Amino acid sequence: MLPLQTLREDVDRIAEALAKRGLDARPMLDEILELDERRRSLQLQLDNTLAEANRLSKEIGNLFKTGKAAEAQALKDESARLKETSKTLGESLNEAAEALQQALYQVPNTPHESVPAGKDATANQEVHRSGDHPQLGAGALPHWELAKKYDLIDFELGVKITGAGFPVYKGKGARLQRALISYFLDRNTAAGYQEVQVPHLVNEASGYGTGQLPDKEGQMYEVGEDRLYLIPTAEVPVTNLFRDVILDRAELPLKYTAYTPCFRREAGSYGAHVRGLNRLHQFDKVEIVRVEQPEGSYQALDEMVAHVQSLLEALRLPYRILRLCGGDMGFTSALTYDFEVWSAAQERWLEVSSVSNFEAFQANRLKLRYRDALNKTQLAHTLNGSALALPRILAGILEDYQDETGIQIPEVLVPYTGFSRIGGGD
RNA sequence: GGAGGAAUGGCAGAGUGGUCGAUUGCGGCGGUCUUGAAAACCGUUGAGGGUUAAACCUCCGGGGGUUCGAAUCCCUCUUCCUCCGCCA
Repeated sequence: MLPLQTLREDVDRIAEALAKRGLDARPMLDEILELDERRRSLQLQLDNTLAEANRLSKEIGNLFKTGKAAEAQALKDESARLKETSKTLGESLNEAAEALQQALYQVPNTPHESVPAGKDATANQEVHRSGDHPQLGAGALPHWELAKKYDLIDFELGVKITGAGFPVYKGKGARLQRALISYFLDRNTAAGYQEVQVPHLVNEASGYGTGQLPDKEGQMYEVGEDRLYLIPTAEVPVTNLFRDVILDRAELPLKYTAYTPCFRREAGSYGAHVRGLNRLHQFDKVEIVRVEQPEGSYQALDEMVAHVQSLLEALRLPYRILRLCGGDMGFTSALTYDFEVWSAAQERWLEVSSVSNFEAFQANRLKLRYRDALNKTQLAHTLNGSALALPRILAGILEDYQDETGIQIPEVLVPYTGFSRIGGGD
């Protein structure tokens, strides 16, 4: 949610920035300003009414104390009338405030100046591409075939237990996955991110805090009975750690990393592109989250990008980095870099990380503030990124590291897996 | 699951119908003193709305109610604590 303050001060710039998302926000923004105007005018009327009522109450109290109960009665009547007025005003005010809130929820974050305009993925900018692409011989297999051949992942078994998109990892497949989680957590920790373990179900307030609600409830699994949601990403519980918090400047930046499973309904996406590990309802991800002062948030974003890049370099997977265009960016983001790994057997790019700066958009909903140099409370900036999402990394490793007789394990993972090869041909 | 108790400012902890956004202590910040620091003393110190600035309004876990007036009384929800039961 955009801070109302900046909206009041800078509508033109905001409308202009939102145009990059292919959105004509002007009517929406004008309506918000009108609702805000209305809200404030009602607030003023209510405040004045309450002030008068407060004054009367004190007077009545004094009259009673000095034994002039008779005089008090007239004031009581007046007070009752004010109460009626304030009740009506209060209702109107609530309506106006609610309408304003709803309207504000509809406005996505303003893209950063470096974000290219565009309405879909074709307008994304490739900002980096790694050098080496493995050349696979004829007979190279996609990862779902490899998973079957070496008995690493059983998709059908998952269908039996739960449904499509809930794979069962087995043997070296399971071990490789655990190795990746440990490796990522260790690297993130070494880079100064504190490891946390967080709940995998969150309440409604948390969903609103990071912006999954009210717009994207369809994406989350809901546990109806208790009004809880299975997390679609660790971003939700980790960022909400700081909901309703006022931090000291000295505490910033905050850097956290968490491994969690992620649950996504992914309604309506079926077909060849979702085969195997390409798109799942449950998958594992290691996330990094930062809370920053506004001045430092873009440098932080750069650091996160460099860090994720170093993970992919270490795994020696071919990758590229995209700067997402306005239309392809998430609702809450101001600037997003996507990382994609080249899947040699499928001959396509697979998204393995998304690193974003949300500026004050989430912080505004979260009421995540800090005291600036003048000791004034200000909204902090939040950022997060995957470091990394597991399934497609696993897919990339299986496909890109395969040879005729098996799959080589990336060197940095061997201490974690305890084996250096899947299949034969040592 | 059953029975009791509790929720107040960064923390501790007063406050059971009126001038209480709230006594006090600790902590924080500023100052006096000091070569410097500590101690002592003085001052200051919640959040949001609103205003050029003020005035003013709201907030004592959340929501609702009683009353001219609620931190204080009533209802309800949530959370925590104690005891009992159950349990990895």
